[in-house]
Amino acid sequence: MFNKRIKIKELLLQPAGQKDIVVMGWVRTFRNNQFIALNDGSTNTNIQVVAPLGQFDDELLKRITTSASLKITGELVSSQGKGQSVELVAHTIEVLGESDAEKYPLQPKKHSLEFLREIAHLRFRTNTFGSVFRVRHALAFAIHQFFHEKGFLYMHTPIVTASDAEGAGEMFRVTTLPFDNPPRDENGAIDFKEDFFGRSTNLTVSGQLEGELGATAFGEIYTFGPTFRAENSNTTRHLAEFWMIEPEMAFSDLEDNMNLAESFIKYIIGFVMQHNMEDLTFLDQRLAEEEKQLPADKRSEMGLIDKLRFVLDNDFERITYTEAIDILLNSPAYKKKKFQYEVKWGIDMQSEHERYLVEKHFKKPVIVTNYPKDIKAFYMRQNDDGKTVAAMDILAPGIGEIVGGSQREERLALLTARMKDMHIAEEELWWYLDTRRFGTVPHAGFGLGFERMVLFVTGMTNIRDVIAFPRTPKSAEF
RNA sequence: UCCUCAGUAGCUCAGUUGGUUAGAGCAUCUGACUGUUAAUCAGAGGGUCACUGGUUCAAGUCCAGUCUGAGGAGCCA
Repeated sequence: MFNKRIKIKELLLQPAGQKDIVVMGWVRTFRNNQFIALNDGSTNTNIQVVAPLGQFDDELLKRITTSASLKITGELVSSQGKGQSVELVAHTIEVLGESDAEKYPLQPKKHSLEFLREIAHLRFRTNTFGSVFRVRHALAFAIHQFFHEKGFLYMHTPIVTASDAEGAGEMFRVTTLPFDNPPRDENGAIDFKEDFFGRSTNLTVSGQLEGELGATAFGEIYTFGPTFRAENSNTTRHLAEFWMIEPEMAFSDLEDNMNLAESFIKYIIGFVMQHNMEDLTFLDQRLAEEEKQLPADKRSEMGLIDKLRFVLDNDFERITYTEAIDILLNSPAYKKKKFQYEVKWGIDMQSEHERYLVEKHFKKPVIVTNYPKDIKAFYMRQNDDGKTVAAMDILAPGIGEIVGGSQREERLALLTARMKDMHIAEEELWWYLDTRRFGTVPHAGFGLGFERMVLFVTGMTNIRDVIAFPRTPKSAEF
């Protein structure tokens, strides 16, 4: 067996004096022809490997360059240097893979995030991306653990779908038809009956409708999978391919939904605070450094860890859409005409409005409920006032909308009437409507954009830096 | 998709009213030193100034278009 190594994260916790230690990793720096900072991705802290002078020949030492991969055997001893408590005195050094220093793009210096995005295949070897992706992993794990503990069933909804009824955004078409000469019907339109699935199909924009089918049998389900939007969005908050979490609960109303979302967000943040404090501390310092470059009024009031702790310790503010509009209308910003867009009941709130509520007025996450029905999706449950639906959005500081959800319309007559208003064909969604025909129940759910959550927790500011290989307009390298 | 800004060495950037052979720091290489923490010191190499076209005696610099990137907006998660 080749691998009997100890991971560096674990090794650093061991007492000095142990012999025959095996570590493997990649060289971060090689100082003074003697000191190798070795990293294996288990933690940002490197193990200092000491190659005593005269014990290794120059030919070998020359091959120890930045990002060369090494297998070291040696003895763990107390360090004579100040930067670390223990270090590994090497008995053998094996270069597993060389790294040509003239060609290797990552240098022992600070790089811009824009540059690192161009070498996304190597950026995991930096401290920032090491921390970001370990936190991302921890969040994903915590999500499964949260729902599992609550008895939710993890449901895999399809990636390829024929339904476009949700209207969540532009879709990527999935087809095997030839581009140059596709089959045509008698009207000259492309004949999708000839396509692979015998119909027009797309990549999913949401697993919600299928999720509701699961919830109305299992009670509680959640999905956690990739989602695709072909919107030409060029922002720090949008991806063409992103991961979404969509829980759906039978026998639940809007308040149950809000309670679930809030406890969910707190749980996964708490999990990361408990398990990834070293990475969070690094990211906290990174953010503080970054913000030193900004003018004083653009800096965050709280550091990253303080912000996360604050979210954990405080209830989210819960207001209705109508109250939100009132707050905006009575705000100093409105009176001073600071808003670019009009504020009145019925508008779809703009980023500037949401930012004001979250960052200026409440200074914490805000749940806005009961939006006007005309600006929301067909499946949301109509309230008794005839004007609003039982929707809820959670707005987070610095990110904006992080959760969108609602109680679903379970009353068949009301649902079909709404579909008719919005020109959605019933035949297309016969299977969805069946849940309302056979044992319908009050139910609710929400969608949470995973990368936006990772942004919030890591303090990163561009969504392209929290997914391994971002897909955005004009960009699908790697 | 719209608005704004940017593209000069491997990276981060400077480059004046258009004017001789385009610079710096870091990185890399060579040498020195050897308990260093992004080691230090000395020296060297390294450029299609994003691309295409135009104006001009002369363009990194001015103009037009294209491409790419960033920030903001819209759309949304």
